[in-house]
Amino acid sequence: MTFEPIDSKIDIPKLEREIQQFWKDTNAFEKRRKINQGKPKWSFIDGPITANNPMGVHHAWGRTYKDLWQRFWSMRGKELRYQNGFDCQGLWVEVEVEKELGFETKRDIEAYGIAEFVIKCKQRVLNYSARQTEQSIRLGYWMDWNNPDELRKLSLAMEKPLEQTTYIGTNGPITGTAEWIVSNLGLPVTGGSYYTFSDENNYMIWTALKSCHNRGWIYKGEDAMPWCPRCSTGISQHEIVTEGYRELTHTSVYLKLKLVDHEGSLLIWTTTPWTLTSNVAVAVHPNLVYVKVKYNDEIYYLSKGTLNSVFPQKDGYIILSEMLGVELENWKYVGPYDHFELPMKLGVPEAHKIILWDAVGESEGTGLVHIAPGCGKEDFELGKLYNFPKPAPLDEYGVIINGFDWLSFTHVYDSSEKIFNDLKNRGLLFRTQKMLHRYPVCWRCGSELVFRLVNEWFINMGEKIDKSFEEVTEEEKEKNLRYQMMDSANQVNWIPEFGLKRELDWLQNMDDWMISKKRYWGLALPIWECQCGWFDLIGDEIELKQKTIEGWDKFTGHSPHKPYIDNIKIKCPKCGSLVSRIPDVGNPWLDAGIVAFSTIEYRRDRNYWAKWFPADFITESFPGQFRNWFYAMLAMSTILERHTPYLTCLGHANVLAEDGREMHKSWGNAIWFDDAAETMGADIMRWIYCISKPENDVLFGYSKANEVKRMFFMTLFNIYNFFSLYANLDNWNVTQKPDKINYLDQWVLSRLNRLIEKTTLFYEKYDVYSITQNVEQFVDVLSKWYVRRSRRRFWKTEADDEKNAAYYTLYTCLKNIIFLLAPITPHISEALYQRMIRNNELGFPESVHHNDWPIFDSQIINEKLMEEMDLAILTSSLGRSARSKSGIKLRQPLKEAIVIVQEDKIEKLNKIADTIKEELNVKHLRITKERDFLQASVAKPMPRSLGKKHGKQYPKVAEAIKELKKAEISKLTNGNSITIVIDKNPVDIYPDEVTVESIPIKGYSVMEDAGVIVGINTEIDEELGVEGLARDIVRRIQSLRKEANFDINDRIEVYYNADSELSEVMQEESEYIKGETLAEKIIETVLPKNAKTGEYEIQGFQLILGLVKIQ
RNA sequence: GGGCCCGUGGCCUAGUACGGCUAAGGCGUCUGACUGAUAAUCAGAAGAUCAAGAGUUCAAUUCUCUUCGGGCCCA
Repeated sequence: MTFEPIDSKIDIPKLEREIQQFWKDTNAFEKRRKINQGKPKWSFIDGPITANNPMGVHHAWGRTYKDLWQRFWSMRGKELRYQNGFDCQGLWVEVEVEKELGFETKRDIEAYGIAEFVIKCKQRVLNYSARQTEQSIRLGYWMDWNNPDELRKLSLAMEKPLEQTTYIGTNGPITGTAEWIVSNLGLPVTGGSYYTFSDENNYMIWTALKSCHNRGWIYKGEDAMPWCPRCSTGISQHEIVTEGYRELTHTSVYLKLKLVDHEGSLLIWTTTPWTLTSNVAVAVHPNLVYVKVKYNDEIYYLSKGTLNSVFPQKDGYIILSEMLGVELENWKYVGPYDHFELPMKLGVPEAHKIILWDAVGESEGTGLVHIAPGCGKEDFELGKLYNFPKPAPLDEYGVIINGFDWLSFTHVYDSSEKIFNDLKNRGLLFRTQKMLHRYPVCWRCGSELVFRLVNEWFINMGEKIDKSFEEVTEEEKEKNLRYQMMDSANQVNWIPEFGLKRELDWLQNMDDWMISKKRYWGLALPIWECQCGWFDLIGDEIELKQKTIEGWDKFTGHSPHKPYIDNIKIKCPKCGSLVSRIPDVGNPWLDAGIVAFSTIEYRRDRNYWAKWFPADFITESFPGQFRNWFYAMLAMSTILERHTPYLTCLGHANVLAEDGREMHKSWGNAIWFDDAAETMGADIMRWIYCISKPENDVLFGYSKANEVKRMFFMTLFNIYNFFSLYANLDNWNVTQKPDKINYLDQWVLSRLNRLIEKTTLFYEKYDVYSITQNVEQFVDVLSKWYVRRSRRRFWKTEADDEKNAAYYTLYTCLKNIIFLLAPITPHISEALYQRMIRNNELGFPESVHHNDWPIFDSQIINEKLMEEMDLAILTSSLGRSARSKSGIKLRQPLKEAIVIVQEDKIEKLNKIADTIKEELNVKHLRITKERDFLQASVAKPMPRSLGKKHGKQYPKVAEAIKELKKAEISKLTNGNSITIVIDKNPVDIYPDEVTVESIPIKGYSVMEDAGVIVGINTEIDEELGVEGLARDIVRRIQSLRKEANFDINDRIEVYYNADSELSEVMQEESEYIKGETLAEKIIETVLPKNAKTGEYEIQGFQLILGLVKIQ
């Protein structure tokens, strides 16, 4: 039996690759699954990762969490599903495929063919899911992974989607058309990751939407929406808010609108000149002050507060009069483009007037706000209120439509200059001004968004009721999804806690959920809309087939995606016409939101579903997810079951570079996942994430990795290597159980069991930060106290029970640390497990991950013992400080240390006196409560008790206590109360109301902390001097042994020449020196030729040494 | 404009739910020690008016308010 050491220059990535090979060779994952089959479940549902690019280091954070809790619960004996998810549909994939194919607009896609384009999207998803699978495996993430090569083969097979092919899934081979296999990935039959493009996922969404429709929650709405002219699609509220803004410079324009019944012009301002084509009204704030000014012989109206920004030169104008906004109401004016055909047709010129609006401000513009109901959200709302016409000038590509004269067929991006010139020519231009502002852009392609009047489909979220959540009645909730979702949100254990507030805040405020998108690759919204206005939703493939009256032959054999699904026609029950599906696809968050149903057989096997629903745990990066995945999951589940789909939701923050900035390729601070894994190692990466609090951003990088490696892992490896070095030397094995263990062993085992207890609890509470904190602390104290204090026991030549106890104890500690770490650092734990446990102890399974979770033994936890040892550690540390302060090195033995403590600690210290003596290298230890040995005493008040008791008098009481004399202090330290006089009133002071501190006396070096005082007698007499020299000599011999590369148990002969003082020491202390250095003889003579020699100076004396190994 | 989170030595973080003695740890810097775990270990020092101001209190890093700064979310 051997305990194979770990190379101190360890290459962690290499070690991890070896471990992964080992897992693969031994089917370690499959075996773990099998062990837990049929046991109680622990349900995890994976938030799908977008399979559109390689994964980054930021994904590794969440995936570390996902893996570690699955591993933990698995070791706790729970059955798990281990299903990863890929998010497949939506604009993000389309945009990348468009880039691949060099497309500019939607027209290119139409020309290329939608069927072919959709295949390209599926292929891209398959390829990147293969790539991400490989990367996840490299992270050590145990899931029911598809074979990446099979996924790539399937992607290739999609070149001919209707040909038969065979795919090897995780449950064995499947044969069918490529299209069919792809549509059924992730089902129980095929196994492996779920794909949101699967038929099951799509039809499940149909079912959920149908359920909404049955309650009347689906409607078509007209609204002015942010629109991307490049992608030719609306951008929903969910998408625009964070990612969607950029600082951009635009030319804004001030222009004049001639008044009809009054002299002069209104001065208005806009940053989007194209909207002037559709101006209908001008809004003013009723309570703002407006002015009529004369400037360059013209009359203008604007608000008083904007004068300085409109006239930056601050003069040249004369204020003729002032008025409130409300006085301007209903004034008529002439619009800038009333002569264009379309506005004229819609009756825009007749509609122009000034309206009142509370939202008008003066921070920019003129205080007169140009309103175009077809070109802005608030404008649209106002338009509805006043029943204005709503000209909408843009088509889906952002081109100005027919009916706008010379502006027609101009792209919105090219329209500004033309409009400025025209306004100038017609004398309407006041001036233009460049300005920098936050402007919404498309979160996918970066194009500037415009507002378009469009028809989109929505889920009605329910009225925002004007009362607190608690006051909303059950009847009100019944027809209100918003409040039902709040109920669901309240069922969740949110970590961090503020997650609930965030989610409720979003639910409180969000508008109806826009679910349609005018694109190609995505969920086919199951809405069939007749020209007569009737529409219906189809709930699944069975209903689809039932209602189809035309086009089934062209659809069958294909997934329910565009273009094939669009062949299906149904009959309108109202007018009898043939009805087509709306051309729109669905919002991708529907896809991810349904997985708590689609992936666990809601439609096929309700018992299976009930077993795994709701998920015990989900975790994702929280920025964005309160309005995205967390939200979409809650929405779908509330619609279908009126219950939360997850019980605990752990959110984590962002990964930043070490410089505290976001990682950006162009800033040179980005780290790619593959590089990180192969440079620092996956386990180091995982540890970095696990020592961070989830709610804080992580600063991720290589110097952090080095710190983590050195501070934690090297310490752990060093402890193990220390153990293996001696255990191998002694041929120690685990069957050699000691009859009894000593005080130090008992202490460390008590600490160990406390660690197991706490760690288990923190795992159960999903608090990984506290887990790593506690483990790090334990490893530290194990190294710095237990191993250091026990070293001599391992060095002993003869094997005895004392030594056995040390091996046994250290082995037990290491073994349990390995188990506790296994979920977090699966590779390193496995490496240690194989070297230490699997090789040497019978009855342990093949992999560390096949073990049960360790159970702590409360019998072994000994509070008193731990307190005693804490005291010893503290006392030793103070003693070393005191020595260090006096400048006497630790190697020099000293006569005495005095420890002063309160009476109750004396007994504890007596038990550990030997330890402290050794630590401090002193001959005697005096433990006492009498301060006079070291110090003069001073009493100090304890504010916690005295403050409450005496209130305002406290400062005076405190002052009096500080003045107390020795006799009174010793009364107190002996446990008696005293009486002092404050303002002529007697006040009783009790012993527990003061602490007594002290000032050192001469001849001692003193340190004090937490009620313990340690003093070191700094006097060195001759005898001590000799001992000190002897220890110096021993140290020189030891280092020379090392230089000579002698084995630690080689016996030697020592030859030397030295000054007489040292020579004396050599003789006097020869027994001690021999014992320490394994020397048989010590001889003062000429050094033999074969000796390893060294020259030293010790305290000013010369010493020449020569060592010879005895063969 | 509203909501949420945050501001602690040069840098990164803990502590703050329940106010109380000298504000804890790591990195970095400097000094010293140790030497049979050694490209390891230990000890010590310097370095923080706990963002600023006000309030409550005998007492505020901690509670309240205001301001400033950063982040997130929503208008």
